[in-house]
Amino acid sequence: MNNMKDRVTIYEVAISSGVSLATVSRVINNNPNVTEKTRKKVEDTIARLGYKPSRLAQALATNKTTNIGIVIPSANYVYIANMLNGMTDEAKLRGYQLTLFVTNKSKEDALQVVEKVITSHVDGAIIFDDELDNEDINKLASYKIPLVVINNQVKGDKLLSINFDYEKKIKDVIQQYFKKGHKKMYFLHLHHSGRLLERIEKSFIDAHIKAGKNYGVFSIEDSYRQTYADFMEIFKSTKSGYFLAYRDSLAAAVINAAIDSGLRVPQDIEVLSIIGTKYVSIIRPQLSSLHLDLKEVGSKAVMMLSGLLTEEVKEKNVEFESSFVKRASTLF
Amino acid sequence: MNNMKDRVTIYEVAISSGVSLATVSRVINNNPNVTEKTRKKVEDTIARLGYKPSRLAQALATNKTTNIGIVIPSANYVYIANMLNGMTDEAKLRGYQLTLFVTNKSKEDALQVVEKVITSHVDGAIIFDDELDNEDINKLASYKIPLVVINNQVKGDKLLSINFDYEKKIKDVIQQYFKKGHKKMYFLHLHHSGRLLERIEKSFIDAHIKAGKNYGVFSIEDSYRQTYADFMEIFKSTKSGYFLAYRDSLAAAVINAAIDSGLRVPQDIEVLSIIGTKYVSIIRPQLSSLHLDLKEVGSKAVMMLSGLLTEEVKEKNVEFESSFVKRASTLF
DNA sequence: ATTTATAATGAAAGTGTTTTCAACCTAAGG
DNA sequence: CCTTAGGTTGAAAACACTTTCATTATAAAT
Repeated sequence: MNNMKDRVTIYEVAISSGVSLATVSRVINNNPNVTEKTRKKVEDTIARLGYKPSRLAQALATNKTTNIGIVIPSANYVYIANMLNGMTDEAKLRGYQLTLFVTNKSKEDALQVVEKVITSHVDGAIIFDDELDNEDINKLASYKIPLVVINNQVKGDKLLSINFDYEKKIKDVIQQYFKKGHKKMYFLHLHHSGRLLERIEKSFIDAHIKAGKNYGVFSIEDSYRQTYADFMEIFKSTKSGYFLAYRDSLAAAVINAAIDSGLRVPQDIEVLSIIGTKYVSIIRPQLSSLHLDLKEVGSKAVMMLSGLLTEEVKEKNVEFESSFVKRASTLF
Repeated sequence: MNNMKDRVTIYEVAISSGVSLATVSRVINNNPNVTEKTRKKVEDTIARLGYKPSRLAQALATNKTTNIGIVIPSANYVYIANMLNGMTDEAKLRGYQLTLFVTNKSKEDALQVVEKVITSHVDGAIIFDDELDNEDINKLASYKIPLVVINNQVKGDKLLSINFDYEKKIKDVIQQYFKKGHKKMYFLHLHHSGRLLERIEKSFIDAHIKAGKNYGVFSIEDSYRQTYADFMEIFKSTKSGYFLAYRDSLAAAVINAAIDSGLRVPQDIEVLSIIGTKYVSIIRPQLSSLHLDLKEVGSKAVMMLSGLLTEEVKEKNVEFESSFVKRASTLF
């Protein structure tokens, strides 16, 4: 099978249809200033030769790549996958490609990522990563890269931001519980969790201090196995408690450890998953969670960035509201 | 804050250090033919001016983008996220960027994706998507795009492939079960499942026919909720069976429906998850599964493609072996 | 000191587009 | 039939690099 194609260039199309480069370019870009006759002629030879414009050359000439960079800590988390899903859909709709930049939760990698984003000539970037701090993000901004920043309390005039109301909602949940519940509350603090989780934790602690209540904080690994093992140990002495866990898998570790230790959920142990994915209803008992449509967040981010790129900014900062969904892992 | 940077070009660096473009280019690319003295001089002005080469222009000049395209049905599946994770790690190691192309399980989108991959000037692409058929993939190959194809039985001389041994393993599992088990086996066939699943199903059916055994096939939605609802219905009449489910979430739907119908797992109902992710041990009873290290598959794919790009192809086709891991959802 | 080989450098062409501006053509208006 | 305005077209520069090839500088060898 030797129908290997050498890429045909705009130059060959021009020659072959007896017009200039400029005219072919106009046809490609649907510039109205072309007679129907020549347009037809050019389109025919484009079809005949199988010409496809080089996006690289176009990008160099126009300074637009139609690529947007996505900065994330890792592709491996379910909630990030959900968000990516929304992003890819919306990007496809608007004709953008997504290029991934992962920081692996390492400051060193994050610095590299900043450099890569700069040299990659993306049209803009969406950042959902705590590893990038104020300085990093402002560096990107200083290179005039349009930015949408998700859940990262940076200041900066040029950038759009999306935030979640987790802190407030956690406070609400806690207030509610103070009224009706009676168990001691625990917050599960992840190693290397990032600033979002720190803010939530602060919110948790503040609420307790303000109410003059006692609370506990567990610092745990970000792994189901380890967390499960830790809690099997913990539940030898602790026989009751309300646990706020950051993710499904951690909440599940607590639940499973509790059950395997002979404790009842939710009668003895209550668990709330702060960031719930589809697994909240698969795990038994089903997990009460703070629900947020991450897919929608993803597509919103792309929409906002797209607006920034076409100068039609409507909202500079949007806050996504999460909703508390009671399932079987909490009493109310 | 008005330290906005206009991108500085190689030209300015050349002027500012009193050398030619060519020399600056040599310095950037670590070409040894530069005296230490001039190198130092150029490097200094690069640092001073904050010059960063434009990857776009480099790409145009060298015909290499250091971008590789990843074609997937969606970013939303856990097993794909796992694989992406391996890919991003390996790509970072080798200096590649990843650009996402999603087909959304639609033939129409798949055709678009083929076009986009061609015009995007990626250095190569990794395809893990059933929606692309022989024709599509050969079209990409005909544009001289180096390809690694995962689990997609295409033929083609130039392309590397990775395959899983699911079909064989499923056959083994079934044979084993014929010897020791006694329940009727069911295969869960997903709507719009893709050819991999079809091949596995065929493998399942063949094994039964060959053994002269009876079997069942359920055609289900790819959604936990729907599958759960369906099986709540099914378990009103069916009180026993061995179910082969494609993914964790589907297996979980069967398990949960069985338990909620008062059936015992694994005594009455046995369930095997064909493609197991980390959730196999979170779900109770824990899911027996065919285990495959998808992250490793991802990094392997990038390694192979990278080899193809640097002309050091070691393996043209690699098969990943999955392993049957018995957990609590099957009797053996 | 002179030749020779070799290493360092620069000029210019090439990469595949877009875009500006001037030139051209056509049809309408006088 | 001539002018003019407007729409069509093409030449050439621009985008930011790499690479080839010829030239110059340097060091080694005679």
